[in-house]
Amino acid sequence: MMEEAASRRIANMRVAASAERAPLSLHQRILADIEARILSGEWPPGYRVPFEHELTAQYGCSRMTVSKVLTQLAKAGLVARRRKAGTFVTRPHSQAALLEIHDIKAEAAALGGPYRFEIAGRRKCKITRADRERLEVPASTSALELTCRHFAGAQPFCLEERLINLTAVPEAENEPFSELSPGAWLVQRVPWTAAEHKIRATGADQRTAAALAIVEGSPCLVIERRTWRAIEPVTFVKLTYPAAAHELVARFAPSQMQEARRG
Amino acid sequence: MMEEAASRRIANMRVAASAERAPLSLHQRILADIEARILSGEWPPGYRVPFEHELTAQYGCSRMTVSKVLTQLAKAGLVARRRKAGTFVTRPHSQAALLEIHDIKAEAAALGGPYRFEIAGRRKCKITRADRERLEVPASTSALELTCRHFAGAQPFCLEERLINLTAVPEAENEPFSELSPGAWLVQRVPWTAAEHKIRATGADQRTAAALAIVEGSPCLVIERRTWRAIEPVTFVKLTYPAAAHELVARFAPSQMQEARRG
DNA sequence: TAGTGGTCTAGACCACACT
DNA sequence: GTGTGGTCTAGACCACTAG
Repeated sequence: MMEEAASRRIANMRVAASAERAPLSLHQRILADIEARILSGEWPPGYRVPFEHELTAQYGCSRMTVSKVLTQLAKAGLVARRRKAGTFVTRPHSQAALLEIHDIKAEAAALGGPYRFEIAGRRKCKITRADRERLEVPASTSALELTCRHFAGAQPFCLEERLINLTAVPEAENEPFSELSPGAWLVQRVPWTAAEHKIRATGADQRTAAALAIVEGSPCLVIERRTWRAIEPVTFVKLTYPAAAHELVARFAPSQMQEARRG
Repeated sequence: MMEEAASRRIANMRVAASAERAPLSLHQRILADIEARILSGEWPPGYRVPFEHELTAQYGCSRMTVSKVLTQLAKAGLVARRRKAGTFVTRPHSQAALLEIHDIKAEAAALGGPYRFEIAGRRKCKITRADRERLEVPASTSALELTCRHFAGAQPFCLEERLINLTAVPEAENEPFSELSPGAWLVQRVPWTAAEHKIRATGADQRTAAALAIVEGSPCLVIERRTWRAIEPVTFVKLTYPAAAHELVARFAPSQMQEARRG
């Protein structure tokens, strides 16, 4: 029957590299397949995903099954669905996170001053042993090390120290970061699939105090973020804010009750 | 037909108080109904939710529809499903959050000392105008104001200042908080459905420095959390940690890709 | 107007876990 | 064994909207 054809077809698909032994259900395999196409860039932002009836034919399954998959992808923010028009791969999203990736420019506006940033340091380097706890890549991988100061008016309000994995984002090497700050540039270019934040308070050390024009030892909020695309590390960034300059807000339900309510 | 009976039945259900005009779909109305039963305590933790075929009969709909609802509730963590046994309301969960509600006791263990806490202040009060930005309830609502210090060994590592809405949690008034700290007691007792965190760095003021046995002005991490059950505010808490004592970690995908992958 | 996604049905088969 | 949830099918009707 059709199911056998579908089984063979999907068995041949490049499914997630994770060598799990758990047999995935049909919609999980289809989900993994479409997700891989999107994350790999084979279906870039704006690409029109095949219609439900086309996927039904391609995977040899019923419409309910592909509908379930596309609905989940839409909830996850990877695609947007519009009646009569179709389903489209979305642009990389910074807004979908519960603890959002912050828009530093908007923050500066909130602080009152006109925003600007400056690249204070830049060098290409090989990942050393010490770096590896920040960016989990093999030693001697090429990386770009950036230091950037963000200003609201004349006052620096954020010090950004960043490491970009040049294996994952080779085009960063020749990017001048003149128009967009490194964070904004990456967000527009690289779809990330996982992030880890560490947040703590600290007293400014001498170098940080100098960069932020504050007194040494004064309280700062430090956000360290590691970002992955699929299983590949993309970037590590340490953002240091003087205590007065920044506040994080996160609002959420215990799990996905909001999203469940939408669906 | 059956659909008409179902429509009438569900139209008469106490659906969420939100007077939205958007017509909810069938599974959304059923979801809201079951969620309300759980959150109200009508179906307490451990309660066995009716089997799918029973809900099918009660709501006059197909099994696919109730299955979708129960699957969503399971993803949200409100129920757990076991083959052959049935579907059961879960205990209030602290672990499901992406930015989890912290287990202060476990933190103390990590810092090396034996954990203890002490209630340093307690009074029943009426909500004043100033309180209302912390706990969004009508003025003159009764609340319990608690101050609590958490110790790792001899060293205080967290100052907790809390306001509990006694309308939402009347049994808090006579709770001595001798065994469980206020946070642990609330987590075990009250299923929360939404929380808002504000996180910032600050210098310790005189009172805080005294309570934490640190130098005035030294950096601290401050977490303010407001918690709701459905639309009712439950508690406000301000947690102040000396910079060295605490670090927040949050790891997540841009939206619900992990959960989508599970489903 | 025509075609898309959104929803729902009434079946079915299966794996699993409780008895 | 037996009944539960987990999954899938092959239809159907509807609302919305792009062309």
